[in-house]
Amino acid sequence: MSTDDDVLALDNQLCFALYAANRAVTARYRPLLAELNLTYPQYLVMLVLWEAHQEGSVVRVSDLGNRLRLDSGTLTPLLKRLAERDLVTRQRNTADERVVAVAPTEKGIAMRRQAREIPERLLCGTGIDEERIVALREELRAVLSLLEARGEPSDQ
Amino acid sequence: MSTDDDVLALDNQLCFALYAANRAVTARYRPLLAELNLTYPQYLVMLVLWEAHQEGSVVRVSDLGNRLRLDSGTLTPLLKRLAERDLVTRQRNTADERVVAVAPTEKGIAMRRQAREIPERLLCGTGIDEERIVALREELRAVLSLLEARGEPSDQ
DNA sequence: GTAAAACTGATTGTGCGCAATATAATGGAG
DNA sequence: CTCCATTATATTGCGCACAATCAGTTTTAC
Repeated sequence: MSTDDDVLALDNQLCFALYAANRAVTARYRPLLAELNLTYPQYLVMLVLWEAHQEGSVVRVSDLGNRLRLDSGTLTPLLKRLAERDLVTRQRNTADERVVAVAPTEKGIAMRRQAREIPERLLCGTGIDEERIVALREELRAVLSLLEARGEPSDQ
Repeated sequence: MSTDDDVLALDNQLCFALYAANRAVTARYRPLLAELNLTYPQYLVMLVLWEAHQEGSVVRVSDLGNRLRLDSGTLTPLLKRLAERDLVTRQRNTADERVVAVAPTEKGIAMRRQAREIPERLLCGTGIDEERIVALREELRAVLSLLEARGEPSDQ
């Protein structure tokens, strides 16, 4: 019918392409992460903790939130589940008791070795080459920073 | 330390770039969709229903699932919420009682006019031009189809 | 014609995301 | 020192996603 309404066609939406691709990638991670008994967001948290552990830096809950763009409503229960499984420790700062430092345990650090093979296994057999991944990743990072730069979507 | 472990650096993960960009876009939709009192997945369902309504075709729950890559565990409660608000109808097929047809109501159809301005308003002021969006969208669609082509991630 | 298999949705349970609110501690301004 | 705004995390509630299971229906095999 009215062709100007194609702006609402599902296949013309960047948002849906992002939404579907994101869930497809997450679905591909799922069986690999199941071997470690981790969910995908838990895996992302562990990536940050492993990185900080190598650098000897301390990670607070708010650091995880800033890095992963998640708030305490998501992180607190997630971290509690990881702590129950003895993968991380949550320790309240004695100097400033508002702060909770999160660190991987020995068991959590050991898991890193198993995780190292995941990125390679993930896309093998998909026919997506390294160069293409890097280009897409950088474009997504650029778009993300543009989206985050402006405070209000409607101001202007 | 060991540089080969950069494969686990958060900033080197395509998956995280996708994850973060997807949530940033969804967050930008949220205030616009709030004007229609829709969540983002509800909006995607309405897009499919509007499209089918224009073509005069019938949409079953499984059609929505195939198009949006969602299963009934997600769709059934979502559709019930839309039905409670009189935006869609859910009608079980009398010939084959396994099938449930979903269609927008008059109120649901009327909502489309308000929705039409959303895509334009969304990215205005972000400095992301049309050409770039189309290119990114097509690349995501290509990667999605590659990811969905292969059944098993691990069968080499 | 009956039994087995496949299909379509619904239900249940777990774990995110995220808004809104609460709690508690800190760091000033006076 | 006291009040108060700010900061950091926790709690609650709702709506997805998705796995697992179940209940009818229809189709297929024999």
